Amino acid sequence: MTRTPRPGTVVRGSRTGKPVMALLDLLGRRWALRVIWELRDGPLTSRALRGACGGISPTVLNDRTRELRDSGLIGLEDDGYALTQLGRELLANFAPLAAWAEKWARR
Amino acid sequence: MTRTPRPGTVVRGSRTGKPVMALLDLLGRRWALRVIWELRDGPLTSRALRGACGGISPTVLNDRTRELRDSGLIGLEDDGYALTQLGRELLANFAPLAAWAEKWARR
DNA sequence: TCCTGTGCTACGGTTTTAGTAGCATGCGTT
DNA sequence: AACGCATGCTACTAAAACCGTAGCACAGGA
Repeated sequence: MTRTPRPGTVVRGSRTGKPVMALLDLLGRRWALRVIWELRDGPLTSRALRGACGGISPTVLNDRTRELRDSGLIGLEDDGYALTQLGRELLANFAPLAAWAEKWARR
Repeated sequence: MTRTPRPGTVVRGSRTGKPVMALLDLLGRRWALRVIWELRDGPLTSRALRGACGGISPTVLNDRTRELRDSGLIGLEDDGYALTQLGRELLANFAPLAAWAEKWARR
């Protein structure tokens, strides 16, 4: 179990404390981007999220959800895991990703 | 050494072949996002890139650069590693990330 | 009470990443 | 030629992260 990267602290590959470095560490962990992506259309329960991620180990899923919760990107409500306002703003930057990937596939 | 995720093929967590899933697998590997990020201002030699990433293991750096080259996101020119046109288009989506991270740090 | 679904954990094995050292090649200088 | 130096890259061992199966503890409904 690893420490959740936080802005203003030393993270993997950077001791500057620059927020973007903490973000890149956080998002550069396996399944982190995918989890955010799968929550784009609304809340998912723990098990539904596991299914959506198609085979993720519950150990890792739990690590990621905890990190993302600690970071304020997602939250756990009555209807399951859901993006916070902050998380939705971050996802907005990734929204064009699917379109870009389609173009990428055609290269 | 792992297979480079490609659109149209089975990738980690998805057998649909959807391009965005291959992309999330590719970018979800350690240092992948960071490498792209560090190349944002221009080409870097292998060693300069290693320095920019602050302590990345050369083994992993080489794995990532190979994957990103295979994927057409970066290239190796006379002046070192550089984003391709495709890579720059992808990075454009991440450009707002630094600003978002600043806001995130203030939460 | 029994059944079901929830979030989550234990644990053993595999894969990935880390860290140090160094190789092979090319290039300019002496 | 012989040297120094920088390049991209690899070998090797150890540590960390991840996987996969099973199952726990709790809550709500029948």
